[in-house]
Amino acid sequence: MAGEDGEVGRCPIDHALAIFGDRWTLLVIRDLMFRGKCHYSEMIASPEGIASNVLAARLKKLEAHGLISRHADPENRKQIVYRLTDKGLALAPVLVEIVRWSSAHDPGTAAPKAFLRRAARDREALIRETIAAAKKTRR
Amino acid sequence: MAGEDGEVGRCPIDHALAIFGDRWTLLVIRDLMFRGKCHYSEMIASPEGIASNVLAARLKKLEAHGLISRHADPENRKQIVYRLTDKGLALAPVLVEIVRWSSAHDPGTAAPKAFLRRAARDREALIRETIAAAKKTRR
DNA sequence: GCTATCACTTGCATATTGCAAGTGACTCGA
DNA sequence: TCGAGTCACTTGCAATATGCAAGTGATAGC
Repeated sequence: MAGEDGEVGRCPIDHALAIFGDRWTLLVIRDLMFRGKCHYSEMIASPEGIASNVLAARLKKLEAHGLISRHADPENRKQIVYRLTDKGLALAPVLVEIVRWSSAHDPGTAAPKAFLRRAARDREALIRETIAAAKKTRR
Repeated sequence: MAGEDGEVGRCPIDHALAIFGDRWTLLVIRDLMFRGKCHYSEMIASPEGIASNVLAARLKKLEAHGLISRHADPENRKQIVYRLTDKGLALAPVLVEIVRWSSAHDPGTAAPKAFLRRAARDREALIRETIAAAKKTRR
């Protein structure tokens, strides 16, 4: 695989792209971070329509890289709960900046105005709250 | 193509990923933003080793989406200069956050310490300077 | 002209995705 | 306890994208 792990002193952007540089991974993280989704069935129902095998592969890869963890759902034994780890939650600033970029440069992309205002005025607090909210969803 | 333009009110993250959600696009933008590269031959020489057809395709796509522009090099007529547009330069915060994330969570990724210190202390200024520096490279 | 450089394009093998249809473990109500 | 349903996947296969090597056409300098 091109640019996979191995060498040291590697470009941080290249490294990051080896983990989430594809069409779907950040959407999975978005579902976990902003939409309170934590089950496979919830993520597969997202409007973008990720294929089931691709979702399974991405969850596996994210777990392997330590961005998410798998747990049995205490309320329903047959369900599996996916959670963002601290490493995964630390992507919040990246996602926030992506949202800001799309919203600023492409009409037709819909981010809540309150979110954008908050991002402009006190980004740090917004990020802290986003992470706190995502942690709450952890069951 | 899955999730390509069309509908309105679309998720900003999905929209962004339709533009740069792949293994190579952000590396091209990195070369233009941080490394002062503006020629095809410079980008193809980057250590990650993008394939020539893929680079050509990405440059075409980025131009179509308005993130970069093409110009004849005034100093050397046979060369073409690629520049980030304002929309492309506006991705600076995204790239900076990606660098911070990789550096914080994966030893072995090498970002200059001065850069990271700057990013932590006054991010806004760092971003302004990054953009200013990238504009300077415009010939 | 002749050769070199530059920005691509082309052809083809391989890898990744998308789609539809399973599969096995578990749960719930009768 | 039995059958039906749900859930988290897996499998097979066609379509698409990528990687690699080689080629092409337009300058540029000699």
